[in-house]
Amino acid sequence: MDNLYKALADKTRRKILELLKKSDMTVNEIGKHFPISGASLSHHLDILKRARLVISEREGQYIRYSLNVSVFEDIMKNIINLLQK
Amino acid sequence: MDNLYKALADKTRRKILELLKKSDMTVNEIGKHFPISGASLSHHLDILKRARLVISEREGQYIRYSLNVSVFEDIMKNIINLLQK
DNA sequence: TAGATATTTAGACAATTATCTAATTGTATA
DNA sequence: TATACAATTAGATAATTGTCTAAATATCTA
Repeated sequence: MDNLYKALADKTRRKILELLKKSDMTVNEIGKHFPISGASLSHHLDILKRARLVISEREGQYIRYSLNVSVFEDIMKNIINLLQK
Repeated sequence: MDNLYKALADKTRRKILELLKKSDMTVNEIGKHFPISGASLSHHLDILKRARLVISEREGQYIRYSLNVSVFEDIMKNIINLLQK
């Protein structure tokens, strides 16, 4: 859970998730929406991947990222759990 | 939203929320559960307060903290929103 | 196979965050 | 009012995190 909350704690990463919910994207396509280097972007994607919030799949020369919807369920459960006695 | 996610990104703070869900507590009572100084604890409580995750109320010599349940609803909505197209 | 493009990895640096001790503020009570 | 206890604030330091450039790896195509 720690990885998950840490991954969500950054604005850029949340914006990446927002983009990916609309459609899967390659790193390059994602990068067009941010004023950061490819290396930094790659680093953010790595954090999202470790948190299992996204899935990556190579497609020839490109790597395509998509949301891993199932993990969002885990977050929701955890937040609900923060409230239940 | 940024404050909120940042507040949740720390293990100690999530544990504080876990404690408060069971019952309201004074700073001293909360502190008994953590191996950190009162000053650090106060800092964490401040972050939780700014994120509106907790509410503080002075009771004479003590300050009593409690969960602000309504904000959890906001988080849930935001997470659901990360999924909706 | 060589050159081009896509992405990641390595290593350095700057910004942010968590922690500490010491000092301060607020309240209770002897 | 003086002392004790509760909590916060100030200022310093160490750890973590986000960013960069340069180098490495993977794939495609001429």
